Amino acid sequence: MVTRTRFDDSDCPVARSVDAIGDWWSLLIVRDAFDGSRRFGEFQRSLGVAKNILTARLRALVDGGVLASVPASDGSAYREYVLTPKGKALFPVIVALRQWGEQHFFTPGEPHSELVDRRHEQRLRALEVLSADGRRLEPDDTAVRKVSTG
Amino acid sequence: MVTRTRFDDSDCPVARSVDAIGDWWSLLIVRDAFDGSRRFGEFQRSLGVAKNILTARLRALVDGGVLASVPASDGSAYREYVLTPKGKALFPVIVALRQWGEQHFFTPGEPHSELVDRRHEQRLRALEVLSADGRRLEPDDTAVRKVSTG
DNA sequence: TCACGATGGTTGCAACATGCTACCGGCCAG
DNA sequence: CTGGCCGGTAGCATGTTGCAACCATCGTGA
Repeated sequence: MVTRTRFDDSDCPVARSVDAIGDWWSLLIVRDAFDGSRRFGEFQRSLGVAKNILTARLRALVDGGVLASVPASDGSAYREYVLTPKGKALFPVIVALRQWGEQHFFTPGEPHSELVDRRHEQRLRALEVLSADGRRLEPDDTAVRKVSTG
Repeated sequence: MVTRTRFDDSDCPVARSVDAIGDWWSLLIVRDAFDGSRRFGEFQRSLGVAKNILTARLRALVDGGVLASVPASDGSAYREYVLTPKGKALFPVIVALRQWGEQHFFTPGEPHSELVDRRHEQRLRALEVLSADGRRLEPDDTAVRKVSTG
């Protein structure tokens, strides 16, 4: 269990995000949730993760407000895990990871799953980091500032 | 050490990305690298991580092509860890995590560090997932497709 | 309503990863 | 050559993960 003990003093949003979803399985669970998985068994089969680990991760994600445990949608007495708005807000994170993986871990033509626009079945545009006025920013064009009162 | 044993058969780019940088410290190391850290001691003080763990993580990131170990830039005999192009390509991932953290882990006005456009000292525009023709996409507007030969 | 397989877990234990502390060798200033 | 900093390594305690076995509930068919 991640306890945030190491980051009590951190004011870096990246650290808090990593604290919430930075372990190996959580991001893959969230990815599967985006891909439509809802049931415990679906996650378990898809990920091949041990059930006790999955139990702990799902609980942590629910506690963290990323997933919600809701009554089953098919009328059965089971429960389902669905993304909350906070969880859905992770979409750019997943897309960024996916695009990075596509670019750097596959040889051209190597088969891999792909995220497409449902309407046109076309690949997405690559994510761009933009300034407030719309210029494309490279890492060196940015800097971290301490903000005290927003 | 992450060994990729669990994802030999995976064709999901997210899984490969998570395999490369999905542990607790790696993303924070990369974040610090974007923020200008280069030396072992800088990472160590910034993160408060045990030195043996930092050693292992840096080595893994170098092996994974995210960081490169180069001769020191200040003329000393020490070495520095700098982002490779592959590492710099993680920029949208870090920005996405940062923006998610800013939105969901801080109360309004709570102090936190902030990533700004160096030129105008302004906050960045929120990342957007766009289709090939520039429409903004929500998670439900996308689907995962299996691609066999690119 | 009873059996029985599927679902959704929990528990115990072994293996592994992490964190802390101590230590160590190379650099560098005096 | 001495002491302090930098960049590690080594040993050991502790925490986390993975595996397998077990268990309670659900759902279906008879």
